[in-house]
Amino acid sequence: MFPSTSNGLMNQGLVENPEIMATAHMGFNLQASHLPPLSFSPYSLSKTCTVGGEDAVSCLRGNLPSLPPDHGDDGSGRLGQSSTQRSSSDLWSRAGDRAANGKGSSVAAGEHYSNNKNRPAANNIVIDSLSVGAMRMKKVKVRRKVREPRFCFKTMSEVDVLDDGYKWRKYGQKVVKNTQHPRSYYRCTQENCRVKKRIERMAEDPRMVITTYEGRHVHSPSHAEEESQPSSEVTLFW
DNA sequence: CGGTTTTGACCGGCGC
DNA sequence: GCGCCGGTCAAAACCG
Repeated sequence: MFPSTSNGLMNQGLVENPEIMATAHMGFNLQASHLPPLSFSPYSLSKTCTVGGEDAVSCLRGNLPSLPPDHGDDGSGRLGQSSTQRSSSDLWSRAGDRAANGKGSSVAAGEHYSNNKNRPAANNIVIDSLSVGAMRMKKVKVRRKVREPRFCFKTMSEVDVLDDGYKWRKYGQKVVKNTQHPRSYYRCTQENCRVKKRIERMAEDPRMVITTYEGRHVHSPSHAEEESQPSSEVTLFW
């Protein structure tokens, strides 16, 4: 039941490396509606993008220059935690901004995310570096739990859960400060695979879905064969 | 009946 | 030290 899509390309910590993030302030837009293969199937990509100088497409295809496999962000803060380091454009800062007021912790009721059954209707994927940039490590002395590589992108879509070929199980939902839309937390159902993803809608533009993947799959997409693209396609799962 | 979703509680990091 | 907040847990509800 989880159609999710995009062949997991993103997951693999494409942009996770803090260094890269720091320098490659990308915020690129993928546009290539004619790019069949990239298993971003339902979407059309638009424009090219660069990640640290690399063509986005190639990046998506796995040509990203050596990204240290598991670089987690050692010692660094978690996404959106350090206000001092976040740039104003930082996605996470927007989403998780600590402005004040209320404890926003509980989950809002009524919102039904998770409908994996529907396929995204659409369009425009925007890989956002900002968010990534936000993940820069803080210079903290205390070494914290190692984080898995993360990669996030925005998608203009009516549905929240994109079909990336993997099966996901929702394990939490939470309303983050200053946002009207709750953030949903998913984990890959595959045993031994610890990949997680978060899905939320942009506060400024509810039509945009922000998906953040964390970790790398240790298996191939569950239904890659059936749903996925035409041959030549790169079955990306890194 | 097994797997998934919902949702309140809990945990731990961080800023003040 | 305390409170805030994001992330996770887990029991109950739900669904096919």
